[in-house]
Amino acid sequence: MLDLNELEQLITFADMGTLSMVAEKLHISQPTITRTMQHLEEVFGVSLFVRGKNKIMLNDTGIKAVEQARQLLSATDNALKNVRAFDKSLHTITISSCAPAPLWYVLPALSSAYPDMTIASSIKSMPAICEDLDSEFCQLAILPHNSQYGHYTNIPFLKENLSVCVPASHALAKKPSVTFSELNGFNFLLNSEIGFWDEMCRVQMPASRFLVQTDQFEFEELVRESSLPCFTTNLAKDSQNLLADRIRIPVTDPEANVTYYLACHSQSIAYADALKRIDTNDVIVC
Amino acid sequence: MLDLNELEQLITFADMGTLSMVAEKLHISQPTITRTMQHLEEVFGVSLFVRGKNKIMLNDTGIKAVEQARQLLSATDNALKNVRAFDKSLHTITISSCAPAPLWYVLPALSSAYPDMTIASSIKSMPAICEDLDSEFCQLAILPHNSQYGHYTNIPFLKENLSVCVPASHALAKKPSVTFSELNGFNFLLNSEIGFWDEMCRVQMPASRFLVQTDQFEFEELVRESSLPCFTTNLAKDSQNLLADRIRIPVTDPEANVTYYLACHSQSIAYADALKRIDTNDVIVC
DNA sequence: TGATCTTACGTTTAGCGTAACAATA
DNA sequence: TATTGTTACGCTAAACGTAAGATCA
Repeated sequence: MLDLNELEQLITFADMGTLSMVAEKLHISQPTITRTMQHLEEVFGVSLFVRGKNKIMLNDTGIKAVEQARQLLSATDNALKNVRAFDKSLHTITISSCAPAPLWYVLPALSSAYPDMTIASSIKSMPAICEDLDSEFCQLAILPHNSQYGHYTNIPFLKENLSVCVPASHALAKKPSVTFSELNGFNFLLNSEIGFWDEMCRVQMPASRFLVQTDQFEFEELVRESSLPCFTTNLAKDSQNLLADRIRIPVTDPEANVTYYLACHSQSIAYADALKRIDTNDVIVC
Repeated sequence: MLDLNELEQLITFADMGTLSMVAEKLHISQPTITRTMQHLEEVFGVSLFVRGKNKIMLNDTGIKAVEQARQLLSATDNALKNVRAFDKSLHTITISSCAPAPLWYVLPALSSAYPDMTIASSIKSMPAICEDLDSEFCQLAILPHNSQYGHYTNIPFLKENLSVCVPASHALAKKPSVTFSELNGFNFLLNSEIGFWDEMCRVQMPASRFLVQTDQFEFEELVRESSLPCFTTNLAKDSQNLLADRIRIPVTDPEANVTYYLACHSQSIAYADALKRIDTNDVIVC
């Protein structure tokens, strides 16, 4: 029967060109490679090489065999990945989200509903989330809109409304509400890891500069010590009462007021159902 | 690395249900199967079975693994076949024909043009010939019409015209030509192995019966000793002068006067070109 | 009690590496 | 002479089968 290790040696020979280099690359002795190539010819039942007294190269059939071997090895690789992914999907719920806020509600709800399951989440770009859904890498996806994409079940479950926070002395402080076009040109303090909001800010306010802070402490220090505007939302928690001294001005553009949708495959609807029961009164408006 | 023998044991277990039966079926000892299943779990890195003290069965992941294993084994099987077929195609020319007559001219021409090649031919039904072209089982196909099917090169190269042969005393003997509808209802002697002509006779003359003779000697004896009509064509050889005493009446229907086309893949055009040079004067009109 | 799966143990064999050889550039 | 591929030889490790043990119907 065909041996995948032998096929790998064959492929390596096609890539390297000499048996010695195969031996070196795969950390096995060179005579072993000779024997493997002879054995492969036995197994295929056809000759794969043209041999000189001290040289060997693939013939046309050999080239065909290498092509088939490559396909085969990649197929076995996929088979392994598929089985592992399937197994993982049985004991872990994987969530890909476009923003952090929904996860603050989703993760606790899921771990109390499924205490035996591992919950894995990550914040990704929209295309990456769609790939995750397609490949079934994730069972749940959180998108800032109803995904017309694919045949996934879509459930609206949270709204997030953006406000800008400025010191009382700021030029904008007296406005009851603002739009992105009014904000465009001001420079802002921004947290990192805010998902799709980051790109949205850059698109909606192309004339602005954004001072992205990776460290949370440094971000908070800058909010306290500078008069640079920053953002918050109805879902954000302000445990430090950081924004107590600032004025919150709602941003009225539709893009700034998003409804998050939960997307999932039909076989994962149970997870999404568990999330419908989230008590939206838990949402801390700050 | 994954071992295809182990995967085969896994599949056999899925089919049989107990390790003992796997051992029996594959002619290996039962403890070996136990070890293989344990090893497969190691390789996949996930558990594939639910085990009782003296029973074992696939879990959900195991079922998934079996599904992947089946795909993989069939893929390796295909890979082997592909390589062997490719190798064969390098030293043999395989021809699938809808009728025997074209082969009488094609086979000698090819073996003189390609003396180092093995020439293999067979007479098949039209759908089988199309499959042979698609799977590249054959390099050349002979069809009784221009194949609009696929992107194959088509070359017309021989015409075959059907005549009916009757004794001088036969009711039809005085007609200069006939049509299938005039022949319909008479019973005929027929050779076996005449390809698509067999089906055509049955379709065009549904009221007739056909006495198909497998043995050539018996066929000839019946032609001599009976007054049953039989068929011949411009391509048929009558070395015994069997039909000397009979009247040949051309069948005028277009279906009875076919042009054979050679179909081949682009990479096999050289073979078809060699056949263009067939001297059509060799065609013995009898 | 017979069937099933697992573990333990001893043997075999098949695969590997070292070494020697042949041929080329 | 250095590099490459093949063959020969001896050893080791891995895989197998037998036997024994445990559990269930």
